[in-house]
Amino acid sequence: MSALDTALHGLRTLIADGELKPGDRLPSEGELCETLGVSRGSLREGIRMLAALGVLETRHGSGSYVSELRAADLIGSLSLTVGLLPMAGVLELTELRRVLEPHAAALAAARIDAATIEELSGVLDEIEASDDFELHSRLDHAFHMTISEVAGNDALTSLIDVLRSRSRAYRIPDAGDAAELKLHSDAGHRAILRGLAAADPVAASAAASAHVAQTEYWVRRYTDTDMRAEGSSVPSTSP
Amino acid sequence: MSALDTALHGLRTLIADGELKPGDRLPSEGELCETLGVSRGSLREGIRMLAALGVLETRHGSGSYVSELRAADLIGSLSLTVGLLPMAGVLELTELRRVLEPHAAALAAARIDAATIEELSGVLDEIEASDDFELHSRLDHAFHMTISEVAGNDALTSLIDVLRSRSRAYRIPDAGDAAELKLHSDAGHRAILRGLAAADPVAASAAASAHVAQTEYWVRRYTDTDMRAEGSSVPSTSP
DNA sequence: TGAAACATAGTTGTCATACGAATTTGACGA
DNA sequence: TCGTCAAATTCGTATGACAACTATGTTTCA
Repeated sequence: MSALDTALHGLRTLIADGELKPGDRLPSEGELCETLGVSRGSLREGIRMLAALGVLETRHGSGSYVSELRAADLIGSLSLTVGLLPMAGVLELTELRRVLEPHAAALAAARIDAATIEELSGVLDEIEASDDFELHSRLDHAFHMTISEVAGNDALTSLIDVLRSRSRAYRIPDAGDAAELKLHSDAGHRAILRGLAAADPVAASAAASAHVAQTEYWVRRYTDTDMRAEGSSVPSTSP
Repeated sequence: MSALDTALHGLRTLIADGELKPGDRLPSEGELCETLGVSRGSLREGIRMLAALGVLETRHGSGSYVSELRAADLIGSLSLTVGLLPMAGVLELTELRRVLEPHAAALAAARIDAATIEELSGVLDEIEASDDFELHSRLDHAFHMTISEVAGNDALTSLIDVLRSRSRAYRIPDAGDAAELKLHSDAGHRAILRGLAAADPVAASAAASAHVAQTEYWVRRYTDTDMRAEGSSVPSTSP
């Protein structure tokens, strides 16, 4: 077993066995090196791997800590990588959205309150009045994330966030297409909101499903076309 | 910007910009150090982070390579960490299963062929005849994974695999409870298979939904009880 | 007494060097 | 043509050193 595996397994075992609980501070790197019998470099590589997966957090000068180990955070660690997926992979993810977003909408319809409906309506007003792609994209994201949050499952919200972050990064190059997309998108948003306002899970779910299906249509349409990513940096889970 | 961030961002940019494509070999560590202006230690920590997330693969003596960047693989990287989630998180994940598994069952019902139905029926025969927990668990997993694979979305399969891997790791301590669980579980499996054999997506979906709901019931029932994980090692995605 | 400034010890961040382990490559010879 | 072996290349690991940052306790001043 390699030194890195030893370090990784040792750290993981400490947490799995409950010797280290969420929020706990790990022993110093020096101590861990002696305990696990590996060099500091190998130990640090192991720590970094668990940090990348959202299990550990390191603070310079202070120490490494076990994260809260929330499902949403672990899922959120994917946000670093989905931005690297080729288009073929994006289609697979869109199909997941096609299941998850309607589910979230249905749950939200059963839980949403009047104040949140007002807030969402205001967001849609802004979206419809906006011509700026950047602003539109941000508000669109806020709209869907709010619905997801109302649904009440943080892991679901985080997963939807990760999946959406990819489709969001593309801009429709053709102006006419973009206008058409926005027209349908605005109508789709209103349909979802109507379902939520009516506390009708089926209507909200159906509207959300249609909305994602529309996105999927555009993704497919431009899959074999020259599209440019909006940038290499993928928005993180926590805004 | 710290040296690690420099390395991480540099590597990520190389892939995001298309200078490195899936399957490509990275420049040697020495070259990358010079290119990015960081020490070898920092560079390796960055490489390890991306490796943990399923973006890079390193082969001793040969080099580091960009992975195939399949959505399923990136999702599969979560399997290392879901095993560390506390019970509260498992419930969140079970709710996700409650959406995803019925979806997979519905898709499978529309695509499955006679040979696969036969195969699944054989698996259920084995399950029903088995008293061994370990064997039962493995066959149960094979049953559900086969359905998911028939559904035809690798990302969906991988996600279901990750989510299931956690619930799978627990053993019902009370013998009576375990027998009751198995009874209902067997019936649930048959119901799913009937839906698949009838090429009836609605029936298959409903049966899968009920099946997960049953799992959720047992998870909740034992959430505040003394349960022991079957082991610290979580089964990986690729057997 | 209280609080601000400081000094100190402890911890992570980074770098440089060296050598072992595995793979790859090319030359050599049958 | 093929197998064998040696050299070169590359990753794996260990060690030492110092910088950067944090936390803590102490001193000093108002």
